[in-house]
Amino acid sequence: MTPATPAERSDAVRNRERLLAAARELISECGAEGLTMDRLAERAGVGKGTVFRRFGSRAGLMLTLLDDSESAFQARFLFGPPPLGPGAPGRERLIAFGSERIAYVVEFGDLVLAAENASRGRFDVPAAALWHRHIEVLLREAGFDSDPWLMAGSLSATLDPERLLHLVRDRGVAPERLAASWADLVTRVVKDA
Amino acid sequence: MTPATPAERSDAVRNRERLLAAARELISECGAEGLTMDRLAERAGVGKGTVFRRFGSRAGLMLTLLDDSESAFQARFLFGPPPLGPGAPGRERLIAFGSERIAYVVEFGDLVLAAENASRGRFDVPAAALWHRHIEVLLREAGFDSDPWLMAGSLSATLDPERLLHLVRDRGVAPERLAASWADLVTRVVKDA
DNA sequence: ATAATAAGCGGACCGTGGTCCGTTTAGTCT
DNA sequence: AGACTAAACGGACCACGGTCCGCTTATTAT
Repeated sequence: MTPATPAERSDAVRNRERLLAAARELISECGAEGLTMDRLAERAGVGKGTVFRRFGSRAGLMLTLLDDSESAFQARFLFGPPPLGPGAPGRERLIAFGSERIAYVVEFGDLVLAAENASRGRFDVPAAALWHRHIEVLLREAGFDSDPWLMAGSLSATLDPERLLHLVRDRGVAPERLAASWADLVTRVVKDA
Repeated sequence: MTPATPAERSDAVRNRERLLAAARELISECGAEGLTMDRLAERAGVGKGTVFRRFGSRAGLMLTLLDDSESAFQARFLFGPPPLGPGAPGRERLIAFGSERIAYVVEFGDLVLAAENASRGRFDVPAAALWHRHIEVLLREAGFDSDPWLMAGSLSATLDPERLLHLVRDRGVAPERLAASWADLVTRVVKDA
């Protein structure tokens, strides 16, 4: 039987691991801004073309680096315990989603930022589509009926990493305050109907 | 008497005008994406250094290009007739502000987009600070009392040009629908208190 | 073992925004 | 008019993300 994905060549696997290791090294040494594709290639002992073949772009690399934590986050709000996961009312889950997302963005700051500049639009990143859909579903569940899709987009925009990090880092706003404002916003949006 | 700004040299003035003219030409020929700093310099018959001396960056140039329409917009919501200008209740003015801003972004699409990438943060652009403050004031006027500053920021985020243009251009969402959703959002946020 | 083949590889190359610094020149002072 | 000076100029230069294409190599079939 031939697998749908025709099996990855062993050198490719090896190089991918080298690259990811080198990337994490570089980031812990110089921060995410300090990671350039040339340096990464050099550090990993690999040609530059290989880097792009693996990850497509710098943003793609960052996405890969975030993949584990992103999956964990998704698992928590899709299947985890309430109030983030299923079991709590929509409104509570929305509020919890916001604070968790804020915490996530603050924790992985530069990485998230660097992952944002996906070549054609940051809205087509699968993860973003998932959050959007999640918010939309919760809005409906909370009884929000007028254009929930667009409203979900507006609420998402509110959680834009660049904005959140600007507030936290350059303006000294505490994450808890952001979470409180998000909760306030959600409460008002969802209030009676 | 010596003016505070020690008077601009005549060649500088001449070059600025050449550059702006060339920029508008280039944009009308190739669109905003087609305007590169090298091409602009060449077209204007000027060194590249001069371009950067004048405008600081590509974003700065775009900002300059938008300056007239931006000022006009500001004048309208600061001093113009209601419901956009003073005279109408806060809630109405907020709603009007949103639709006008949406229309503005749709009209000047690429230019606005290109102006967004100001070197350090798009939040320090003076114009952005003004909109933010304007929204904050209107929120307060409409009786919104819990952290109006942060809420103003959240509402602003909702009007992010990249998002708006993505919806309109790539998703075929009508500007009127965006305006309606904004009105809905504002109404709920401001509702009783 | 050998040959065939497609995946993988590397690094020269490109266009871009942005910087630097030696040279030119407009405006002023005598 | 001539000299002086600070502003303005120009374009070589840099770092970066991304592309391209001829060469290498792991894998599979014989």
